[in-house]
Amino acid sequence: MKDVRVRFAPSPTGALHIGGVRTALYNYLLARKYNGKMILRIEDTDQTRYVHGAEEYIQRALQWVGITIDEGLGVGGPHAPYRQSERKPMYMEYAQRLVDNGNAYYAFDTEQDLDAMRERLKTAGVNSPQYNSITRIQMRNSITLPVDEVKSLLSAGTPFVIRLKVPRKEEIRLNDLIRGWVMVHSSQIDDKVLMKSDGMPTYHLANVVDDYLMKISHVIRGEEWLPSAPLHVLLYKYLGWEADMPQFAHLPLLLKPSGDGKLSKRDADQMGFPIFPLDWIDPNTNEKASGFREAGYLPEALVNFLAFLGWNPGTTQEIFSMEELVSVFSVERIGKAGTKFDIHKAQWFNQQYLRAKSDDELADFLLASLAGEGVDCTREKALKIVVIIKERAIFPKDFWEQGRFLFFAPTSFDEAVVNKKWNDDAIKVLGAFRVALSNLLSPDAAAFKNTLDEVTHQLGIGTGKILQALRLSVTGAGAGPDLMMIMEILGRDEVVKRIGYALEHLKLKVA
RNA sequence: GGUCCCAUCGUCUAGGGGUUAGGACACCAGAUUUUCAUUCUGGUAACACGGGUUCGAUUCCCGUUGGGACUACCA
Repeated sequence: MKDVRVRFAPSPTGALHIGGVRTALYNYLLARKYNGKMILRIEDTDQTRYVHGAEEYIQRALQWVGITIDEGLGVGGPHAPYRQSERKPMYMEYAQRLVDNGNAYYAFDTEQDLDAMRERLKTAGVNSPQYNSITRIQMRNSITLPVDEVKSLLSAGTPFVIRLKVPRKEEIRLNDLIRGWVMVHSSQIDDKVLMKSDGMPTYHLANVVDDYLMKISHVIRGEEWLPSAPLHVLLYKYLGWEADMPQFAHLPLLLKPSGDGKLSKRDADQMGFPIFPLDWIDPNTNEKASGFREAGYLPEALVNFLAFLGWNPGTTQEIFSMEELVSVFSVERIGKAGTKFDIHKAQWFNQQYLRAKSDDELADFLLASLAGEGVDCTREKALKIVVIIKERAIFPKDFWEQGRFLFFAPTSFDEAVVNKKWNDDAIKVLGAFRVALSNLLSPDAAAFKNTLDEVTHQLGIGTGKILQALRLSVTGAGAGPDLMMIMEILGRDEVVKRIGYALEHLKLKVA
C-alpha cells in the first residue's frame, strides 16, 4: 500500500457544519491508522463566496474536536501553499496541457449566448440542456472558430473559459471504496468549465491537480460529489495521471431528522439542536448559529457520536476514545445509506463521557459556571454538589442549572407539587422537624434522616408521605438530588430557615 | 424531467440463503431506592412491494415504489 495521504478540503464559505466535521474525522482516522498524513487544504476558488473568518473557524473547530493537521493551512508543508487562491498560477499549465492534447478547448460564449442556447434546447424539447459533444459545435469556441480567429481573440484579451472536451460515447468506470463499481456514460456529462474567465480554476480542475500534486492517496468526501467523480476520473486520465489516481470513498450524507433532504447550513437552530461545532456569527448577516461546544457537548463525545454516524465497528462496543477509533476504524465498515441524526443519542454519548470524569473535573465545571454567575463557592462544597448531581447530569452546565437552589433559597414553589403534597400532615411534620433540627449541633445526612424519622414516628405519619413536601420547602421543586445530602450541604441553619419560609408562605394553600 | 446513489425496529445499526432477525438510543412496565435520579429486569417495535433463481429468500438477480444527491464560469 502506498503512503496514506488524505485531505480535508473545505470551502471557507461560512461555518463548517457537522457533516464536514465527520468527513474530516473519517479522513483523520484513516491517516492515523496507517501512519499517514492529514492535510488541510482550503478550496477558495470562488472569490465571491469567501466569508471572512471561516478559515479560522475551520481551524478552531478541528482543533476543538481533536483533529490535528500534519500539513496544510496554518501548518505549512512541502506542497505549500495550501490555499487554492494562492495556487492560482499553477493551474493554467495543466489546463493548457489539456487544450494542447485536444482534451479541452477555449470557449468564448457570453452569458447571453449560454442562456440563448439553453432556451433553444428547451423549446426543442431537450430535457436537460447541456454544453456537450453535440451542442459545442454550435457555440463560439476553439473547436468551431478558425485558428486565426481564436488566436486574435486570445491576444485581444477576450474573456474565455476552458472547457473539458468530454467524449461522445465512452463508459467511465469508477471503483468507489464504499459503493463498488459505479458506471456513467460520458454522454451524461457536460463539457465542464475547468478554468473560469477570472483565471481561477473550478473545483474540478483544482481538486484533481492538487490531489495529484499533493500525492493524495484517498479521497474521502461526501456523496454529493459522486455524480462528478467520473469527470474527475476523466481528468486524471487526460492529464496522464491514471496510475496515481487516488482511491475514492463517497460518504453517505447526513440527513435532517425530519427525513427530507440533507442537513444544510440553513437548518441551523431550526430543529432545536446545533449543527455546527462552535458558535458562529455570520459577518455579513450577523446571524448567530449555535455550536455543540457552547451547548455543552464534550469534544470526545461529539467525536464518538459522529464516528458512529455511518460507520460501526461490527461489535457491540459503543464508547471509543479517539485512539481506539483509530485502531478499529476501517473504510470497509462505512455504510451506504444516508443517516439522520438523533440528538438523543448525542446526549447519551455526552452523558457517558461526563460520568466518566473525576469529581475534581466535574467540580471544575461547576466552579466555572459559578464564576460566570458571580457566585462564591469553595472547592470542598463544589465537590459535594457534583457528587449528588452527576448521576442526572448530561451537560457540564447542568451542575449549576440543577444545583442553583443550593446557593439561593427558593422564592417560589412548584405548584403541582404544592397541590399534591402540601397538606396538614406535611405541615405538622415540617413544623416539628424544624424544632427538632434546632437540637442538632453539626448534622450530617444521617442525622437529618434520623431526626426526620423520629419526628414522623412520634406523629404517627409515614416518612415517605411528607418527603416531597420537605423537598418542596427546601428546594422549591418536586424532583432533584438526594434530599438528605442536599440538607447536609445546606447546613442546619439554612434548612431551618427555608422550612420556616415555606411554612409561612404556603400557609394559605391549605386553609 | 435526466443521470447516479440508497432501502433491516421511530432513530443509529449488526447479520446474512435455513436465525426465536441481535445490539444501542428513545419509549413503556416492574424491582430496588422511606423522595428524585441512578441501577437492574422485562416489554412494544423492523427485513418497503412484486416477480424471479432456489428444496428454501429478509439475504442473490430484475422490476416497482419510496428517499436522497447531482444537473452553475458554487464548492
